[in-house]
Amino acid sequence: MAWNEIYRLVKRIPRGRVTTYGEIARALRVRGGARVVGYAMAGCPNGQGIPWHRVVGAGGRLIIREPYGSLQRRMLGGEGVDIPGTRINYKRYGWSPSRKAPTKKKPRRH
DNA sequence: CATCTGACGACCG
DNA sequence: GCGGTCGCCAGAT
Repeated sequence: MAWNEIYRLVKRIPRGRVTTYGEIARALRVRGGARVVGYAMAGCPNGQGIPWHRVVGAGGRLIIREPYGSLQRRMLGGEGVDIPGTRINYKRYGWSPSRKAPTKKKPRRH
């Protein structure tokens, strides 16, 4: 499991929606689960258009600490995501990958 | 090699 | 709903 796959999936998150570390871990079958996904996000390169702020904890909880925590809030708010407290309405803004990471392989045409 | 830590998550009291 | 514990794995020391 390369972190590249994780970043690629994160890039597919629609604007104004969010997903969780766990969802990503399950969709990509990441060994180590959500923890490693979070680890990957923590080291995600900047300036590559990776919407890391759209990745939240299970149930839509905001878990990133300062200084990125407030930044994430601001970014999501700018996309129209309402954040009452320390939590996002995941039922409303949640987005499920529901598909594995786009493989570079040629699509098998049967 | 031993330990600790962390942008997680499920459980439990 | 909140805080503590444990399992998980990759890096750092």
